[in-house]
Order: sequence, then C-alpha cells, then structure tokens
Amino acid sequence: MGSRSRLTLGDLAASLGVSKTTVSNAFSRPDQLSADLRARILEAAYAAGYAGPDPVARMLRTRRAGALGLILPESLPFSLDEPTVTELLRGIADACDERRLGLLIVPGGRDAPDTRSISDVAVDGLIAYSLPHGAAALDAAIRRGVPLVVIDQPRLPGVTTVSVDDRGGAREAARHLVGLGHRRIAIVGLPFHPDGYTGPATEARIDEARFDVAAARLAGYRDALAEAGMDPDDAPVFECAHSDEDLGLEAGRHLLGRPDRPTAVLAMSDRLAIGVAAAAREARIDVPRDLSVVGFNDTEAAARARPALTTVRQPLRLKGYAAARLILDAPAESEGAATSAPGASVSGAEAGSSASEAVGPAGSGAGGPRAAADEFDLPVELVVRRSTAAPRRS
Amino acid sequence: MGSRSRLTLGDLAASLGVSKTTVSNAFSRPDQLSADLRARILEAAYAAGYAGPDPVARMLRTRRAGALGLILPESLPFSLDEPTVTELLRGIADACDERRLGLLIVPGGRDAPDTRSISDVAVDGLIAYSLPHGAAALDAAIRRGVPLVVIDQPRLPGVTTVSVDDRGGAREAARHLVGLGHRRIAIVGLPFHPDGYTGPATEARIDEARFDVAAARLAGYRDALAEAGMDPDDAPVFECAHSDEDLGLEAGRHLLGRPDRPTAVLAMSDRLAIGVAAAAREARIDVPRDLSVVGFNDTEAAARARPALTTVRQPLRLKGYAAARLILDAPAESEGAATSAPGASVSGAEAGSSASEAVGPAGSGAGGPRAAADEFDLPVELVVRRSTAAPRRS
DNA sequence: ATGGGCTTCTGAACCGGTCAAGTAGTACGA
DNA sequence: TCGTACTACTTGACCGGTTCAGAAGCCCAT
Repeated sequence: MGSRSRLTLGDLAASLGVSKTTVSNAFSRPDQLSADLRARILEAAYAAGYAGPDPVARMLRTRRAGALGLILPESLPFSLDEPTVTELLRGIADACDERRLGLLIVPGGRDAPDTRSISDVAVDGLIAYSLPHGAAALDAAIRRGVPLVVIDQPRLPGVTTVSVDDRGGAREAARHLVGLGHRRIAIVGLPFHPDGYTGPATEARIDEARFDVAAARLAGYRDALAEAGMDPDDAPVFECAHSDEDLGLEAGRHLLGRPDRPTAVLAMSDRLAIGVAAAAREARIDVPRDLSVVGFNDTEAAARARPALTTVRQPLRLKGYAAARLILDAPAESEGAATSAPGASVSGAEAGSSASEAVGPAGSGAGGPRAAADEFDLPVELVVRRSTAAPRRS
Repeated sequence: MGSRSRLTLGDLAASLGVSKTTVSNAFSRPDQLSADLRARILEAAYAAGYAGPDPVARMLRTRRAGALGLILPESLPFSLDEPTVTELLRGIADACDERRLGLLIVPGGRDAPDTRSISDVAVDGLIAYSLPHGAAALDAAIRRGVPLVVIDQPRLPGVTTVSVDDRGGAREAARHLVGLGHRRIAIVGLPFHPDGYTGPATEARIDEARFDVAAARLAGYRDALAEAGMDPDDAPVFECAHSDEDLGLEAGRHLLGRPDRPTAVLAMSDRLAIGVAAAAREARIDVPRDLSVVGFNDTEAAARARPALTTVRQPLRLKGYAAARLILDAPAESEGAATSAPGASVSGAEAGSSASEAVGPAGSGAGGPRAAADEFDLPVELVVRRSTAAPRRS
C-alpha cells in the first residue's frame, strides 16, 4: 500500500535487499545468479504482482522493439478483403513467428501528409507495401532510420526493394493472347494514381503513374503488343480505383460495349478479371469462345473461377517472407549456423553472397561490402487455364 | 561526423544552443515556442537527418505505446483464413484507426507455456480472442497490468469480457429445427480442447471443455432439445479441431454414415456447415429435403452457399470494435464532447453510465465508481435461409 | 602463502526523451 | 510604479530498465 505507482524492478530489489542488476538478471539472464536467489526473486515478484521488466524501458536500453512494422496502402479493414495483401501478411507473419517478433500494423491514411504514426511506432524494421510513388509515408519510413524494405514499389537508391517481375509476367500474358491470334485486346488496370479514379486511363495518367505495379504491368502488356507489330497505344486501358470484382464488372461493361469489341481482355488482377468475366456473362458473351480473359496474381479465386482463369502466378507469400527476412537479416547476425529458417529459404534472397543480384538502375554504390543487395525480383509464371482461347474467325 | 551513435534530441539542442525541452516542444507542442524558433529547429533537424523524437524514449516517459495488442488463438497465417477472425480484426482496426493507434499482433503459440512475447510487447492494452480456459497466455495478459479485454472466453473476475449470446443463439437454432419436426439431430462442434482432436466428442471432453464458445453453443443446442422432451445426450456430437470445410466434410461423412442417420445437423460454424453440406452432396442426400443444416456466425459464405445457409448471425465486426473501445475508454478520458466515434457507437457498450449492463457472476465489487462494467453480451439473431426444412415422413 | 580463475553480486552510468516548476522578459491596467 | 498576466525558454528530476567494470568470496594448483 502507500505509493500508488506501479511496482518497479528497483522496488523489488530494495524490498529483497539485492541490487537492481540482480533482479534484472533473474528475469533476463538466469545464468548470472544462483538458482536459489533467482527462485527467491521470482517468487517475490510473483507474490508482489510484478509481471517482469517493463518492456518499454527494456527497449529503450537494448534498442530492440521486438516487432516489425507494416505500412499498407489502404486501411486494414479494406486490405483484409484483398487476397494479395492477406497472402503477403501470411508470409510476413511466417518470418515474424520464426523469430517470435510481433507484427505491428501502422495506422493512418497512406497517402496522407500526416506521418506521425510512422515516426511514433516502436519497431525494429519497416515493410512498406505498394505505396504510391512520392508518398509522404515513404519519406517518413526512410528517415525513420530503421531497416526498411519496400514491396512492389519503384526502386529508390539505398532502399531494399522486393518485387516480382511484373513486366515480364504481363508480357507473357499478352504474348499468350497474341499467340492465340488476338488482335483486339483491351486492358483493365489497377490504379495508376491514389485518387480513386475509375474510368478510361488517359495517357497523362499513365505517364505520371504513381503506382509501380500498374505501370510495370502495363508496360509488359505493351511490350508484347509492340513485338507483334501492333500499336500498343491502340489497346484501350480502363483504370479501376481498386482491385475488386465490382469495378472489374464496370470495366467489362464499358469495354464490351464498345463498337469494336475486344476479343480479349488483360486484367491486372484476378478480381478484376473475374469482374470482367461477369460482365461478359451479363452480355451473353461466352468466355473463352467469344472473349478471352487473363488475370494476374493467381490467387485462390482464379483456380476456382468458372471458367478457371488463365493468370500470372506470383509468389505472394514468399514475397512477404522475403521482405521480412531481409529486414531481420539486415543488421548484425553473424550468419553463423543456418538454423534460422526451417524449411523455406528465400530463393535467391539470402542476404550477402551474391551481390550480383542487385540490378538497381542507379548503380547503388561502389559494390563494396554494402551489407545486402538491395533489389530482389521474384519470378512469375503464366498459368494457362480455361479462360483463354483463340478468337473466332470474324 | 565523429560520433557514430545516432543523433539525439540533446545533440540537436546543443548544436542549436537551446534546451532539450525546447527542441522537444518543437516536435510535440508547437504552441510552447515561437513559430520562428520552431521553424529553425525543424529545419536543422531535417538537415541533420533527425527524424523526430525516439518513440521508445517517448513511450517510456509518457507511458503510452500508441498501439493495441491482439492475442489470437492461432498463428496469423492460419487465422487469416478464418472469416470470424478477419471480421473481428476489421472491427478492432476500425477503433484503432479512429484513434490512430497501431495494431500489434502478438506472436507465439497461444496455448504454449512461453509467454514472454506477451510481457515483452509495448502496448496500451491487450485484446485476447478465444483463448482456451487456463491458457498461460491469459494469465500473462492479466498480470501484464495493461487494460485487458477478452473476447469469447469464460468470464473471469475483474476481466472485461465481450461475447455474444452464444448459448441463446444456439438455442434458437436448435429450436428452429425442433420446430420443423426434427428429432434425430446431430451436432458438429468447434473444438472443446486445443489438442487438435477431431472425432466423436466424449462426455469427458465436453465436461472439461476449455473453449467457451464450443461449450456455450453446445449448451444452447441441448437446452432446446431438452425443452422438446428429448434427451440432449442422445444427439451425437462430432468435434472438429478447427473450423474449416474439410473437417466439416469429415464430420458429415461420419454422421451421415451412421445407421440412424440424422435428419438435421447443427454445426457450430458456417464453414463446418458447408463441409457437412458437401458430405451430403457426396452421399446424394439432398439439402434441405433429406437433411437440414444450420451454421453459425453468418459469415459471407453462408449467404453465398448453395443452398443458402440457415445460420445464427453474430455481430463480429462490432465485437472487435466494442472490445477495442472498451480498452481505449477504460483509463482516463473525461468523456467530454462525444466527438470520438464518427458514425458507429457501440450499442450498449458506451462505457460509464449504465453500469446496470454488468451481469458478472461474481458481483464485481461493491458497485462503486468501478470504471466500466465488465461484461458485454452482444445479441445474436437466427437467420433462416434455404438449408433447413421439415424432415420427410419416414 | 600466493595468485589465477570462477561464480555471484553491486554501483553508477546510460538509453533518449518528457514534465513540473521556475526564470526572464514584455505588456497591460490601475 | 507596482502588481498581474502572459509568452518564451531553461533546469533538473524522472520514466524503468540494462550494461560495464569491478568487488567480494571461494576453490584449487603452485
């Protein structure tokens, strides 16, 4: 009784007649004191209702927070609908669980100017996912000083980046259609800008795209169209503010209503593709006989769709895992016994050794012992299912 | 140059010839210094690459972590499959976003003896979801000293609890079947114990159930059976280790293969119910003509199922929101202008006022100004769809 | 006896901020 | 001319641990 303030390690030490250090050791370094005394201390602590050293005080001294921070492009309630995000989360959580680290989802509007939440959070590292180019949050994350890995964002000098070969995957997807004989191909895009716009994408919006994924995939599509001798700019692009079935439906209605109806649609996500297929069904256009549809990501829904969706598979979970591992392996870690990752091993992403992995545009430094390579592109793979076929003779 | 250590607020102050306090104020209390000086400080900070006060040091002094901790019954990769968890997460995130708080997912096996992760995490409050009775994690959470709210767990004296009326909902579900004329009713249960067991539930497992939800729902089912003059113990109970379609399928196969095939199944979750329906389809048993199936939770899948699932709706998102609000409103907060919650308002869960809401078994204290009531039961509602019908005359 | 090596425990500095109280300096009203 | 009030800034304690460099005691070989 008496003092109303919480019990501290010091109080406990005093009441036991030992030093703070010893009590501290009882909790954190059992080998530094006799088993006897330790038992006595723990017992007294328990009896007094002392739950152990204050985590924040400990963090301050040890400089470790025991958690990774994750910055998402949308608020969590929204993001949980997005299979790409949940898969990514699983991958990150895999890595966190291995190390018994917490996963802290950083609050706040992502393209908002207020970045307090990012500088105010106690984490050992930050992962930023699919932030728009130039986002204030990204700046704050960089300045924050903790190890940072960005996923699906434009390369920034000095910032470790994890992505997949979006452009290559998109190119494969488009080549697939071109190879089947399609010449009237429309594109349904992920957002180029974080402004909520849905509608035909103007060339200006595309040129100044702030979302890397949309830009890269579009570039890949156009690569293939150009290869085939077509004018890439002829393919109409319908931009959707989010990746969801409803907007895909809207895009599909728009594109299928055009006079020179496309014979194939390249959608930048499975959800959009599924929406497009729904629009086709609505208009009694058969997929794939009268319309081929290609998605992206190869989420579960793609295989379940009817017809099953041709799409581009990307290793989403691995992407999350790799990002987390890159942060966790970044600082010290003498690379000793490789007992860390049971099972999975980030393909080509094991830090160190092959700095040849770095393909950064602006050659990132003089190749010296720069801790880790700073760009990792995971492979993608075209998965051909039943939603694509040769166009009918017209 | 020189010192290799990170720049601190003190360094900055020294280099500017002002006091630490003033620099601190420049960041955290703009009104405490002249705009001029503030601008100069911020500029110098920016130039020096100082990202703002160290969050951990700040936390130590202010005793606020800016984050809520969430303890889940399973690891995150697993939990993300579970619609009940994601809905709950949304609700919690809603509340966190309102207050710009982070959401920290606490790592570690939930029924594991190692609770370090819980005492080592920097949070302003903890939410524990559906932990088994007697879990070490729960103990640790209680001892931790921060505000704690448990969801879907047995009432514990002094611990704020948020649940829904599981028993009442289950009772309604069973009454519905009884009312339709069913007499041979089987039950497919959520786990009673965290031991991974799947199979017929022995009476011993049920009596010592460690998961409150399963126990409460079973009790509700049995209430209704008893009301109808049936022996509640006659209804076979098949326990599933997790709530998923595959185990529901397994349960269905088991129950439908019995000599005295049930005419109806009460499943403790929609996913289990959907699995049971799949088993029926497999055995060419028509739902609802030859078998009625009732789920629980009313997740999205229930409405989408074919036939659409009769189920018990519970406000999952609200449950999460309410839990978070109870934590956030727990300590100070002078209840001034109610500008806090835009839109939503926890029905019956606004702290303060009606302490009559408290129905705790062990009268929680002498009714004095005990900050908040400590039990909140949200309502549930039976939703009748197409998966239930009267049994055929046999 | 002497001294090295161990185990066990202590004292004071430190982690990087925030807070309450206090000191100047200036303005205002009587 | 003084008291009051307010603004702009400073001082020193404090948040609750951990860490590093010893000190004290003990065992054992030399």
